[in-house]
Parts: sequence; C-alpha cells; structure tokens
Amino acid sequence: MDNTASQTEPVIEANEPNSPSDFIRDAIKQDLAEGRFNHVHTRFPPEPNAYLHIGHAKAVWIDYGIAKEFGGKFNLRFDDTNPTREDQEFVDAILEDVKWLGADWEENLYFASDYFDQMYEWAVDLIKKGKAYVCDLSPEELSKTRGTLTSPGIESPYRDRSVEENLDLFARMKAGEFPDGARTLRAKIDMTSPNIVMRDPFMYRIRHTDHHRQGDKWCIYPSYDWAHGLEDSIEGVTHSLCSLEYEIHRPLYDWFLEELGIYHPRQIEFARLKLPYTVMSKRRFIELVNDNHVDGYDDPRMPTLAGLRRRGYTPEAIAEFCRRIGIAKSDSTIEWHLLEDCVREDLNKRAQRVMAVMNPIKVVITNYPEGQSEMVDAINNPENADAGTRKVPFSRELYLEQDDFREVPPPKFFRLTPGREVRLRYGYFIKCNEVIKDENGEIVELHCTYDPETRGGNAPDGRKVKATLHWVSAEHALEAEVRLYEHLFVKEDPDDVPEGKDYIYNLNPESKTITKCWIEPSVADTVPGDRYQFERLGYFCVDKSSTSQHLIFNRTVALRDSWAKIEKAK
RNA sequence: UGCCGGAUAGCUCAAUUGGCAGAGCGCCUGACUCUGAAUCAGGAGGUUCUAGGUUCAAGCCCUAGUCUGGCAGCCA
Repeated sequence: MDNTASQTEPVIEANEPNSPSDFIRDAIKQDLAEGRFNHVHTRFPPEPNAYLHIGHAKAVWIDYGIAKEFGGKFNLRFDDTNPTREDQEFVDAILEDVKWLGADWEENLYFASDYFDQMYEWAVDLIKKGKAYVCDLSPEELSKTRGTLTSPGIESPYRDRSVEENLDLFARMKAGEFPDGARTLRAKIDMTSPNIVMRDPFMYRIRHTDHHRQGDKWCIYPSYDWAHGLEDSIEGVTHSLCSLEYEIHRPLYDWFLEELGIYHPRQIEFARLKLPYTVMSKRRFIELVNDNHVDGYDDPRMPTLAGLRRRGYTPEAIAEFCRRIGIAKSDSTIEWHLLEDCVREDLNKRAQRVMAVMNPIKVVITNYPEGQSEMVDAINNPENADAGTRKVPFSRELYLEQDDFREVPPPKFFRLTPGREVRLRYGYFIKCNEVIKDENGEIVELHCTYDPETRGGNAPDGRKVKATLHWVSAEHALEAEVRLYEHLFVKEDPDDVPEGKDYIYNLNPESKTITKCWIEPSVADTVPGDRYQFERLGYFCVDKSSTSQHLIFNRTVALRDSWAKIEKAK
C-alpha cells in the first residue's frame, strides 16, 4: 500500500536548534527518512462529552506542535460516535478551549459523524470478505463469552452466519428493525487472542438515539476501535498520536486498516499527564459540579482549561508547561510547582503591577499634613518599559501588610519594626516611632514619620534601607474581594482513602478562601480577565463575576517568597 | 498465573551505529536590586531497578527476576 499517495506536501524537517527531541519526533523523522510518509499530518480527536482539561492541553500541544514543527497539517476532529453522551454544548466549549490554547486548525475542522456513510460501506466490505458478522448475543452473554485476562474466550454461535444473512441482518440493524442491544456487528478475528481487544470486538451497536449532528438518520453507531482508524485514514492523517491506554488497541487499529486495504496512518502512544491533588476524569468532573463541590466546570480550582483560564493562567504558560514536561512512555506525575512556575514566568513579563494590601495594619504618618494627599509615580511593569507609569495617591493614613511589621523582629527580619526606617514603594522613607495598642494588647495602628526629602523613594543623602514595602492610601483605596485557592484535595492521590470512603472524602475543605483586600484606585475600571501582579503578593486575575461596584480577584499564584521559607525553616 | 508498556539526579526528561551519564525545574551559596520578586553567577546532587551474561567497552544487546502502569463497557 502506498502511504504517501494521498497528499504531496513538501517535506520539512524539524531541524531548528531548539526543537525538542523525543521518541515520537524521532519516529516521525525516521518515517520521513525511510519514505513511509512524505509529510506530517496530525489530529486532536476529542469526544464532545466533557470539558477539556490540562491533560488535553498536553495532547493538543503534541499534535499541533509536531504538525507545526514539521510544516505539516493539524486537524481538529470531534470523535462524536456515541450520541448518548455527547452534546453541542461540549463542541462549543472545546472549540473555545482549543482556540484559546492557540492551536490553529485553520479550515481543518471535522466530525467523525460526517463519515458514518463511508464507515457503513466499509463495514459491508468487511462482511463480504467474511471478516465481520452480526452477533445476537446480549451484552451479558457477550461479556461472559469474552473470557478473562488469563483464559481465552469462546466463539459466538452466530459467528459463522453466511455473508448473505449477515448483509441482510446488518441492513436491518441500520433500518431500525431491532431494539437497542439486540445485535451487534463484530469483527471476526480470534476469540483466543491473548489480547482481549482482538477477541471479535464489536464494530456497531444499536442505539435508537438522535445524534447531535445527524439527527435521527442513524440508529447504529460505530465503536471507537472500528471508527478511529477510519477517521484517521479518511483525513489522510500520518501520525495518530494518542495516550498509552490505546497501546493495546493498536493491533486492532492496524487490523481494520489492513483488512480494508485503505490508507494506513501510524498510531503512536504517549503517557498521559497526571497531576497530584486533583482528579482528571470526566465522570468526576461531573460529580464535583453536580454535587456542588465546586462552582462549575470553570471553577478556578478545577484542572479544566476553563478553570485554569478563570484562575488567570495564560495559554502561553500552558504551552510552556507542555514543552517542559516533554513526551515519554513512562507514567509520571508532574508537580503543580512546574505549572505555577510557568505562569509566574509568563505573567512576570506581562502583568501590570499594582499595590494591594490583604491583611491591613493602619499607619498614621504623624508629620504628614492632615487632609493632604498627593499623587506619586509608579512603574507599571519593570520588565517592560513600554508599559509606562501611573499615579498612585499617598496620604497621611495608610494601610500596610501586617506581615511587614514586627514589634519584636526575629533574626533576618528587615521590614518595619519600631525605630527602623524602611521605604514605601514609590513613596517615602518612613520610620516607626510608636505602636498603638488597644486594651487587649492588640496592635491597632502604628505611628510613623516620613522624610519629605525621600519623595519617590530615594534619599538625597544616599542612605539605604533594607526593605521596600507596598502600601495603599486608606482614604483612596478600593475594597475588593479576593479568592485564594489551594489544592482541591488534601491527598496527592485523591483515591488514597480509608475503607468504605471514596475520593470525595479527600476534598480539601480549605481549597477556597474568600477574603478582602484594599487596592489602589487605578484598577477601578478593570474588567474580567485582566491580570495583575499585586506587588510582593502574587498574580491575580479579575473574576468573570467582578463588577466595578464589587471587584473580585482570583489569585492565580503567589510570588516566590524566600522570607516565608526562612521563617518556615525555623 | 495472560498480553502490551515502563524503571536514568528530588521532579520531568536526554544520552548518534554500544564509546568519559547530561539538561531544565527544584535545592544551597554569592552578586545585583525601590518587589525578600525578577535577573545573573557558582555549587551540591547518580550503585542508570536487581542478579548474571556477551564485549576492549553496556544506560543501550542477551537471560532471569523485582517493582510499576494499562487492558476483561454494546465508553473513548
């Protein structure tokens, strides 16, 4: 068979100096070198029955990334072969997610259901070749005769029907003469195969269910194993990349294509992505959402792309993450840390800086005139001069972060403490003179003095301070809601539960904390999706439910904090 | 006990035809700094799962074993 015939694309090899190397790319280069294929064509084939998650992002970047690198084509194809689970809602959501990720399918958007006629014809071909038969076994009987992992199955009593009878029965299955589950079309392979997948797998089942795209045209629907290779073949895909669980299905993928004698793509499998402290299955997403353990598929704690997007993750960060984890055949669990590091790296370069105080302590600048205020210049992004500057109001009463003051400073603490001078970022040097407490001994405010000569944050006499603190003017600050997130589960493996419990038992009751912050007024007109760095605190993204009357920020990720590490080490 | 995979630094991965085990991230130290951030420099970190074998030479090839993932939906 000529595997290079269907398309004649120029061969472009991925020889850029920084192009990644892995076993799949190596295999593709070899295929190109040996002439098995003369171009590269991949596909991402989601079933429209759920929201995409970070694991799908990995698959998209493998499929799309490799196609791009080799100057090839990339198809987005909905594998919509089971109408009982699928819906247009998911098609729309997936389209949005893939587009957001940055994978451009151009005009190559396909639906497996568009190939149902062709698949049916091929099934008829296989029947005519004596390679497929209609089986009347019930689902229960079928599973009983399939055998086990260690023992062979037994042949169906309907296995040796005549071609004519099979053709007739199959046509009547299609015509809707039989109820759901009454019969299947099965491939005639080998009931004793050590690979259970090869024990006369079913190709079609009867489902009197309308399809979200085909309506009531069909009442028989193809199985994954039967359909997938055909879809790849029809589209001229060269490399059908999928996760390891399909490795055992490859012989069947090859068998159908070989028996049909049609264009034969190559399936290659890779390890799927696993992350600790979360779950990544469609069924569990549905449970978490339906039982209100999370606030929808786009809850910022969810590993869905919609959730990560709402959390503030950028597609660039996700792409970088996928690049860093690479592709392998060994199962592995990637630390969240790596994903977080990727967003920090991306957001550091692009996020607008802003000052916000989350746990305020009031500071009165005793030598600053009452009723006066002024605007100081602040840099929007030190990593990007083009981002410009903004004005931030300074006045007599400020809020500082509680963590930035210690009445009795521990060793190596160089923030504000009685008698010590520090800098207020873009403001003035201040010195703490007095700690005001209530009757319970709790600190209620600090009395400080400022040095008017240090306006903007520099001392004309060149004296240095050891700390620069963020602050907001009490009178001008806007109050906003902030939502802090932790892992959804308390255990690395949510399935690690006591007898009789399930993964829900491991939900982290503290995965979401709603609190407040006081933030500089420059963010008054911010809109959902805007991302900021709250200086010295972390990256935050404006939630979709945020309004100018009620600002809501999701913390994407905190900044690295080496002081916290020092403290924790004690 | 069947079949198909996997095992190299804390984590993720590399290592042409067998030829001195490397990188990124993390960690430690230093420099710099109006974010204890970022950036830059340096450093530590390995019985390549185990036991044999082939070879001048084995992470790689062979044998046996250990551990580990997937597979018995009319799901994909």
